[in-house]
Amino acid sequence: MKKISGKTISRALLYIRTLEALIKEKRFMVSSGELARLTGVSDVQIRKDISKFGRVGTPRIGYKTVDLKNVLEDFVLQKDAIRLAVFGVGNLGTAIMKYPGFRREKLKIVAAFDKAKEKIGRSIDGVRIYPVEKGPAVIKKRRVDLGIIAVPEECSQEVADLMVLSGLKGIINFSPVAISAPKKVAIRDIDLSIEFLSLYCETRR
Amino acid sequence: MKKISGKTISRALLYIRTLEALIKEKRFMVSSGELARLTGVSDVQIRKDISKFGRVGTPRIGYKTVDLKNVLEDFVLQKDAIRLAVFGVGNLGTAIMKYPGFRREKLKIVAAFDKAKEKIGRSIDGVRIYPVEKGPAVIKKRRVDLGIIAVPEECSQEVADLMVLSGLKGIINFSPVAISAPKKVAIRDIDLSIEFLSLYCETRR
DNA sequence: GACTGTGAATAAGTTCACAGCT
DNA sequence: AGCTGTGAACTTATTCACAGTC
Repeated sequence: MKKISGKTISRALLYIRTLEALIKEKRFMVSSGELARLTGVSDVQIRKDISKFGRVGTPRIGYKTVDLKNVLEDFVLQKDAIRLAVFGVGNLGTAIMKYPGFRREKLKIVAAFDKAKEKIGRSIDGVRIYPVEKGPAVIKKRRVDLGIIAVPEECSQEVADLMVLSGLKGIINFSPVAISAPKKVAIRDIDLSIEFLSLYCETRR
Repeated sequence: MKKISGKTISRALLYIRTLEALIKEKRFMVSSGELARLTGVSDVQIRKDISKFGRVGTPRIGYKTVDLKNVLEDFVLQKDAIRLAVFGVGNLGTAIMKYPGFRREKLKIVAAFDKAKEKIGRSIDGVRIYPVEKGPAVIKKRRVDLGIIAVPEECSQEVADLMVLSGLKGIINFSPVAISAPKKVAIRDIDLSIEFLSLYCETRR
């Protein structure tokens, strides 16, 4: 499989989502220009990205929405659903569990974990909350793919260690501290404060 | 003012946060190597970044934590607090309003907006919820710097238009669709599904 | 004429290698 | 010796310019 950068993959996922919306409204053809308008990515960038996955468009006409979607999906997503586990069922953890966007995409929350006794055993939208110590067992049993850190920062490294121990291959870290893990484990940091602050800086230039 | 890239700014904000923690524990000196360990950024990258802001370290010794913090802050953040308004007080909007990380940083939520009658007039953590139509007036009156879109995707463009109209210079968009705005308005998209999906792809390579 | 696909040019970002300081 | 600071090399990402197709 050809080497494709993370940025291209992210954009491909965006194209897939957009194509799905087009297909739903029975649109069969689309041009890179229109995709550009819908996604905010430049048309050249879109053609460059697509060309990495194969030659799938027809000059003068554009792309068949269904074909393009299939080609992109073959490269980036073959699985039925990606199974997620949330650690920390506070405000952010709960919001993630209820995030409506996941339903449409192939993302499924299959377990949640918390330390607070009063939360354990309860369910949110049908997803059971387990004590953190049950992590490794539940993660294996429920075949979790990715773990989400939504705990207070004091605990995030500890939770990350538990995730690594449980064999998770990817971690999304919403806590505002760096976590360390063996480099075979992929980590994505989403640091809300930094996003806000840097956007603000951008407005002052 | 010298041109400094968005990536460098984001990292500078991370250094500032880390320096604040060090200062709080009475650490007066720090090396690029230690900052690297604490932030996850490489030491060379850190020195390169810092060098863009001035010559502030001493060879053989390292950086004075307080001085370095001041130098970085001079470039990226002079304001007292950045004032935010949240549009959409659902699960995500509420989680953002309660996000504890903002308290430490210079980020302050000063207003919230929603369409649902039953939410209007209520407060969350002392922040009043207004009807969306009051947007322009409240944004001006409360001197809001940045707007946050946490509404269902059908409404996000409409809300974005309202923000632009109200004179906001920056928008953080949590909805999974592209929004358009005059290019003088800075936009940051945070698309949770794409983050999760792309992380998953990364684990499969 | 209106699209795709792509080599070439350009720009942005990161790492290397090492000079220079104390 | 042990650190900073930085030009140079390298790598990655984006845009340009245009050939090719229907």
